[in-house]
Amino acid sequence: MPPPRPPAAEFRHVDLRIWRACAGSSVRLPTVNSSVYYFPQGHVEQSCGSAPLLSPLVLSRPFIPCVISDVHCLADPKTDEVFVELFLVPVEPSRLPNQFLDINAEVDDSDKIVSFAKILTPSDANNGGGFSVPRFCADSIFPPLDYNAEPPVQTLSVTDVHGGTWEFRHIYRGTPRRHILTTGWSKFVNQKKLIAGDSVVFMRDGNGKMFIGVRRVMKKGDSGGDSGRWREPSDGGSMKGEGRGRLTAEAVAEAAERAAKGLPFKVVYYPRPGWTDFVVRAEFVEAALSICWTGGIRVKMTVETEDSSKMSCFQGTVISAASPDSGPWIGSPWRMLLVAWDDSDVLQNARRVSPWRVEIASSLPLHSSFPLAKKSKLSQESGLADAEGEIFFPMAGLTNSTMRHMNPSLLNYNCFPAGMQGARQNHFHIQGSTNYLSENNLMMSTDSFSSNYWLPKFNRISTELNIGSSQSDNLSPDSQSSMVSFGTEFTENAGCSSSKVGVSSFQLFGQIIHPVGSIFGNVGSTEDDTGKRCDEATSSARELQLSKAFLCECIHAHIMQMSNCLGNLGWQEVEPS
Amino acid sequence: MPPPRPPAAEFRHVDLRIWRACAGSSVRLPTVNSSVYYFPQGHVEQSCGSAPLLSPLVLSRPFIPCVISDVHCLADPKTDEVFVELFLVPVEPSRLPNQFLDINAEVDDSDKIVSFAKILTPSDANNGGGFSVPRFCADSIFPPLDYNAEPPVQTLSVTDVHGGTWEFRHIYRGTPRRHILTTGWSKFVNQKKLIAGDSVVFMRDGNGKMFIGVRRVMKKGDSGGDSGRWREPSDGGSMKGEGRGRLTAEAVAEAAERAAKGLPFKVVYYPRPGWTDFVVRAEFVEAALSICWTGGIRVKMTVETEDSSKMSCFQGTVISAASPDSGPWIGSPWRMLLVAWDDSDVLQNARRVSPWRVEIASSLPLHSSFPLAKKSKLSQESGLADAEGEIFFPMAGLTNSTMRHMNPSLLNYNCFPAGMQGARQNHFHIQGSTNYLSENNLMMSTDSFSSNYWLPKFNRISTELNIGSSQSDNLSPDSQSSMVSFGTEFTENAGCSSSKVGVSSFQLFGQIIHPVGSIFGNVGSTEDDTGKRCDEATSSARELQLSKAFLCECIHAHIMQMSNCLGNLGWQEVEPS
DNA sequence: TTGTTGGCGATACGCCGACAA
DNA sequence: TTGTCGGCGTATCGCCAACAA
Repeated sequence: MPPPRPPAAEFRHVDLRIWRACAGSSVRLPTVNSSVYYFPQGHVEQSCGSAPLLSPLVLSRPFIPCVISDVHCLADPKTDEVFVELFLVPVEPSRLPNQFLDINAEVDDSDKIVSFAKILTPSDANNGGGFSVPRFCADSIFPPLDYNAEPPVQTLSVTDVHGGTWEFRHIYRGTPRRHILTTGWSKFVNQKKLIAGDSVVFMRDGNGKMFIGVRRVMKKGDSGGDSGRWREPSDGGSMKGEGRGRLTAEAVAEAAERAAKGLPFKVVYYPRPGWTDFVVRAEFVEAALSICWTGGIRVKMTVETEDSSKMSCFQGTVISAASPDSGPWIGSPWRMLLVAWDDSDVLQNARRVSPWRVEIASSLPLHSSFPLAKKSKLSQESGLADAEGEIFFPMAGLTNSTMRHMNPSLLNYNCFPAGMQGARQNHFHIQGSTNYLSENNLMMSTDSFSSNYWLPKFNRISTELNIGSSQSDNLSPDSQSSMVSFGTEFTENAGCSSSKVGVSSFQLFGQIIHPVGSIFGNVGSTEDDTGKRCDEATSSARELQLSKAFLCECIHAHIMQMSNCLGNLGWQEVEPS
Repeated sequence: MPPPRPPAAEFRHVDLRIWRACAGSSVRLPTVNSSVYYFPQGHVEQSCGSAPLLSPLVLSRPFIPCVISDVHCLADPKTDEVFVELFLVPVEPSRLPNQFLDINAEVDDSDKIVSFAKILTPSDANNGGGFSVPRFCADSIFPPLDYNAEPPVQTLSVTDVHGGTWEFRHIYRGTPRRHILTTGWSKFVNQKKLIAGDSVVFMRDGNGKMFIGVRRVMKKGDSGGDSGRWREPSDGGSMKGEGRGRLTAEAVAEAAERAAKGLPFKVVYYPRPGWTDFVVRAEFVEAALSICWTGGIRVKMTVETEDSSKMSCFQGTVISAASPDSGPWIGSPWRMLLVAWDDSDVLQNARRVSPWRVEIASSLPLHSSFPLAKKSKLSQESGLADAEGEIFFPMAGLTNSTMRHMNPSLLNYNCFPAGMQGARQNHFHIQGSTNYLSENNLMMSTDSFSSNYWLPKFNRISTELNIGSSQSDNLSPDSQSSMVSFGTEFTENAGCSSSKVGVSSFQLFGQIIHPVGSIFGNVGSTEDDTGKRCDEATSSARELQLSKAFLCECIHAHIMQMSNCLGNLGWQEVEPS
């Protein structure tokens, strides 16, 4: 799936202005060459059917910095829904172009599109074949009607997103007078399989040419498969696997895997009310994560009303702000905020939001939701990538100058053949007797992990430990502000040459680091810079005042995660010999 | 497109007995591991849209011996038509397994399917929603009807090829009494988009369970694209590119190219009345080509009637038997027979048939259609691959023992940089001053060809000349029985290593060789056996009594063809310098 | 201003026997 | 035996104003 692919023959490129009107005004399209973050979690949310099976590598990288290499604005040939194909190229965090060039590239094209969306009532969709035209729509979109005629009537020629034309008889009649579409309307409803709750979007360009688009309701339980209205009546056939609109679990998994491996990938995004972007402009993410999110923060969120006629603004209070500190998606900021919305009726299915979706309404903190946390000084600098590009995310509680002092060290697990040396080919015993030795003689060992794996394919793993510490506060060891990230590298050794096969990394942070700080780039260890980091390790270690108990826990957690990884990779746990 | 691919998720495997009944009893399915010949010409005939663009390599290999690696019997989800995916692996002629194991593998499965096909009349397809059931169908397929009831009526539950069930009300009424399907029938017609001329196949298995299949008429001018009945009314949209039923030109071209290169490939075959198999069992082809076809031979051909109720047998006279002796598909036996059918009304679009489609009805030759030909002794041996596997096709007029004396010689064109040495990189001047020197001092030069080509990719061509001769007849030089085949090899020389890129070969035969003899395997020259052949060339040349004029013509023709090939390959003719 | 309802005319659907090939 | 036709009862379509929210 290389990015410079032709525009997918079965789909049709849609005029960008039409596309925007159909998608709704709140949909933001990333522009080519802009920097974004890709959140595989958000991608998974939009997949239909069974949840995609993701590798540990993917689960360890909850967000991936990318550059947009191409954007295709298309329309689903079957459902008329507009969607976008985004072609992304993962980039190293340090390579993220500091570009604010087209942040306001939403300069509207010369001749505007005026549009009006209406949700179909049951009467519009089901009965008598008529469509009640809201007066505003008739006035602003339709051509002028001769109100002197009796009755005032006209025939509209409207183009759909595929270029097909539809004729609608528009009449102004009834007592009291109202605008109605009659002849032609029910044919459109039947052909497009519209049901009550769907929306139609009427559009008019500068020349008066009219267009019509469709948005479809998402009935819950129907995550997009060929069920419900798309099923051929009384035919048990499957009719699956076509170029349908929804994201298959396979497509999501493929994109996520490629992204995690750093390969160019493609995602499909259907803009829908309530569906959150999983490809977000880098500026937005970085700005949102520069805030120290804690419980009590007042936030507001603007959402488009269902008919996209106006924007609604909701306020709420952050209940908690936490990203998982173990397991899959560790350290992910995706939906890390749990918000209690003031208007408790609506938005109840949007209690978990990502921080870039909201703005701060009032920064009055009610209470800290982290009892163990000590207040550390909060210097909310913008904190983008510094000159060396080593750290690009701001760490709450750590100033940028502090960040530069975080340096990695390297250590390896004891990974040796189980039982007798060479007793069984590729049979390894991995034990948690991980030792970390530094100049200040900090030594840890975790005896809580001991497992045997049979290694079918890989025969070397090396684990890297990156340690960062704030030296500005002189805290007691047990509450030391610290950051630890691990990466485990699986190396295949077929014949004489060895090649890196995969990297699984995750990160943990000291307790007093706010969860938002757990955002951190991939460890990205290579043989080359590992050496460099080792050299720096001594000076780094000298500065460390790590909690032994904390580090042990970190390493234990990592080993447990690695255990899961190994299991997923096909290693089989065996009895210790 | 590797052959061991899973069964293409969007299609459904069909019970083999159902598949056979739907396809028609005359359709022969090759079995796994059986030997076949693949005829790209026949494949091209079934492609829709524009003719596939084929490389010279493909055009030079009109048939390719293969082994069937897998067979998928499927049904088109849209049209309900059954089709088969054949996975083929090209093999060297010498490797063609001499297997006659499953020649009668058509052992019917334990419980038979009884079926009845009827072509839909306009009344069946269009009007009033009824279907006139032929009495035989009702008696043999439908469950017994209680004729004492007034009226006799029943509801049939019928399963289509996708497993969907349909209900039909079957009533026996009218004056005179007849069987009619009423309620449910028109829904089926509309859903399946049946039109007059299509066929439905009613089937019943041993347990009385009923099935229904569909065959569709092929309106001329509509070679399968999404036109006609499949077009959505009043929607200008394209709706193309789906997993439709027909063979796209691209798919055909891909299969043909892969086949010509010796790579495993897949073909899709829709069994249709009048569509000839392009994958034919090796035994049939070889048996058919062991016959010396000439004009005047009486032949008969059995074809299934359109409703597959019975087989019709037609007789005719071979008018001529000739395969192209130059240009594309040179030496192809595909549709090499031109037949005048006695029943001149029907079969007029089947005047050209392949020899394995017919049987000889009477071998009385009326006259020879080749005035120049001398009668050579016709030893119609079976002539399959001999021990060395060098020649696998019988040559009429050449006994097998004769064939072994045909040995190749090698010669190269003068192929040198045009103008000054190194004047332009990759700029070659190919001139027709081809010299052939042998022990009997036969020397030819053709001055009729002189062309300059700019060579964008390849930088070496070598041409091989294979000469075969019958030494049994002592004929004058001008009518010498002889066979000449050329092969030109394009070699890419990127950096230090060179690799063969493509082989274009064709064959010409002496005039008195009957055209059927022009069937010959690919030259298949490699560096290794070229040397070996050179060694044998002297003894071979000693035996030759070639017509100089004939050989000149052969070489001239080859150079002209190579000129075309070079043009197709992207060489550009330039002015001679 | 606009969603829903029921009336009601027009059309198309679909079952039927008559008739003929 | 079976293809086609016209009859005709019925279901649905689709346009409409009345009425209500």
